[in-house]
Amino acid sequence: MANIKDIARLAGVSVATVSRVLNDHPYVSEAKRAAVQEVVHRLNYSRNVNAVHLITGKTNMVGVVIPYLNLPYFNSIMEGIAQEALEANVHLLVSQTNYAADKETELLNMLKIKQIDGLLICSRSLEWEVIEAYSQFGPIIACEYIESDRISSVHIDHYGSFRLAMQLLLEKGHTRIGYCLGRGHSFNSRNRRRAFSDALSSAGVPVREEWMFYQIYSIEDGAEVVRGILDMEERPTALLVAGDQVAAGIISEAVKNGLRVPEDLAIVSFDNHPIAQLFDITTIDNRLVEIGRTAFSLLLKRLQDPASPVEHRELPFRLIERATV
Amino acid sequence: MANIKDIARLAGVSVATVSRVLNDHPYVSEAKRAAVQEVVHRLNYSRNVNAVHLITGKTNMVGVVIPYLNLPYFNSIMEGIAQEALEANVHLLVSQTNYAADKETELLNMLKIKQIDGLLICSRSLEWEVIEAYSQFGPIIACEYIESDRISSVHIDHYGSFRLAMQLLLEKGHTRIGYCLGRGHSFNSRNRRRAFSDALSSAGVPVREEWMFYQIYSIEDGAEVVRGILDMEERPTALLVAGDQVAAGIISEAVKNGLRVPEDLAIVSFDNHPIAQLFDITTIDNRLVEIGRTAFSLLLKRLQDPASPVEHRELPFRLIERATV
DNA sequence: GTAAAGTATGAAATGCTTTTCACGTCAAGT
DNA sequence: ACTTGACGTGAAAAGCATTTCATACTTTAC
Repeated sequence: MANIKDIARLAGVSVATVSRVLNDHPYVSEAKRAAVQEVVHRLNYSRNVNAVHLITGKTNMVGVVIPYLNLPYFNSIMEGIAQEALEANVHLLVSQTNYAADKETELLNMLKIKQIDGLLICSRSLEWEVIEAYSQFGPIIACEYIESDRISSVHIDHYGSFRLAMQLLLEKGHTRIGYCLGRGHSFNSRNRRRAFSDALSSAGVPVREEWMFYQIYSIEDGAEVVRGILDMEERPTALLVAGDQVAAGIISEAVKNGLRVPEDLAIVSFDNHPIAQLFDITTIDNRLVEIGRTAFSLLLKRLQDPASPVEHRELPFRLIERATV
Repeated sequence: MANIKDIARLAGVSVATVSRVLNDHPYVSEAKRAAVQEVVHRLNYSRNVNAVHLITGKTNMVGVVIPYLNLPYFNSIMEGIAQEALEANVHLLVSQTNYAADKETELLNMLKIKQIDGLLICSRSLEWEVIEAYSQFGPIIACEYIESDRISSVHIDHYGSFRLAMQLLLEKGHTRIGYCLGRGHSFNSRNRRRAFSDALSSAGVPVREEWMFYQIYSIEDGAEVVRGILDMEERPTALLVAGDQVAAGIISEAVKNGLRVPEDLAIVSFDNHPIAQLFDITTIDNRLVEIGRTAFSLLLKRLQDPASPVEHRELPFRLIERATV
């Protein structure tokens, strides 16, 4: 494969001039520019990007830390990121981590060694303090709430959205309320849990641990929850469900077992995924695609102007009332 | 940031020796190995991968050409790819193309200039002849049927699976059958269309163009199809639907409009996505995750041994009979 | 008419690691 | 005792494009 030196020789100019032509620098005469372009075209020359990366220390690639590509929650965020990346012509190095800390560390390290220019973290298991230490090597954007003067973030107020959902259920007279979450110990989960118990205690209702389900991700997990509930002496009359897909699984299994929704079991879920419309689920739209888009644009801004300030954006959520409450 | 030269100086050895230690080459004395490792550790040194890429011409990254990350069909394939990549410790440069040819060309070019070591193509709009020309630069794997001695492929027999679905419907006495596809002109679509008309003509039934729907991707598109059918004088009694999600949209809208499934409208769909179980949809399992996994492993094999032969694997599909036929 | 600013160009340094080649030592084999 | 082969090590080349610096020629400005 030809290199820039070959081009220079054939076009009768120096490598510096070839580089200028390649990078659209001014200060190249029309004659030489044309000569270089002719040779480039004739030899079907392509720049060796690896060399460019080496010398510039930039790769035009950003890393994406994402636990699961196939969960609707993350898939929606990823969709937003991909849309913006396509637009901005930035490549995405996607790492499905399954929440493995070493995979996260690996991407962080790629930032350090400048294999990627920036990092988007959809969710993580490493502590923020650990991650923050890497922000000296390039911009990092989080898709969850974080107090940091070094990492930008986009988030929705999970506490507020859970409170809103609770308010809706309490207003309808429900007091026997449970919930289904994914991870029990993430920052978001703790917030949601807090919103849940705050709402209950302000209504003077005690929290019932047996109605709180964790590690609930899939349709099948949702069905499992219903089977669990059916076996209980005292059943909850309403459920907050993190994720429309899980909610769909719950509703489907509930109906199969003769429970009426919402009369016997009311459901509020989150994300407003297309499936929620299909099942006519009352849900809180978490604007996930928008979160992805915003995260990417925040990253792009910091990439283009490293001096630009760290930002924390909160996106508004909204309640979509349908038929499950 | 320290470089290999610094390490060499501090450890009192040559850069070559440092490189050997870093790459686990034999022929380094224990004393020097230890000295180098001590300095590496003390300086928290990391290799500059961009330099490694430049000199080795390898990047340990493979490109993934994928039209839409958020369609279940592609999402499932991607899931399989991501699983294997995680395992093999290979990075994925994912490009959501929206079927834009220039995005595909871009990845192909990245292969040429060795920014990626190989390429996985989930679906494409470029002609295979064009793509084939790039196979000289690195292994390319296709997730669809292709006759080529340069590009490996994994596929399921879409003709066969469509025939099987048709057979099922014909056996049940249906003759007024329509279908819903995504793209109308892709290779897979043409095959499916051929299976469809072959099946009809062998049953002596004419093809009805007005029952053939294209560009049907989403739940909402499915609902649209149903509204179209409701307006028809003569309605189909059965539908083949490429994609469980679309089928779910169809069923949901059909039921809303008083059509009974399967009595008034029978449905066979494809992919066996979790949503199919939820809606009790009769579907043909296309083993998409498996396709992704196989595609990746085929790529890995060719990466590790460039001399290994081009392979074409066909994965078996299977019918999952549920309640919509 | 002369200083200052703008335009144009190439040589050489830079970024960093891997690999080849050449050379030296030591142990095993004959 | 002498050849082989294995082991260890470092100098230097290779991989390729960008950028700085120095230089020289043109314009513009006053």
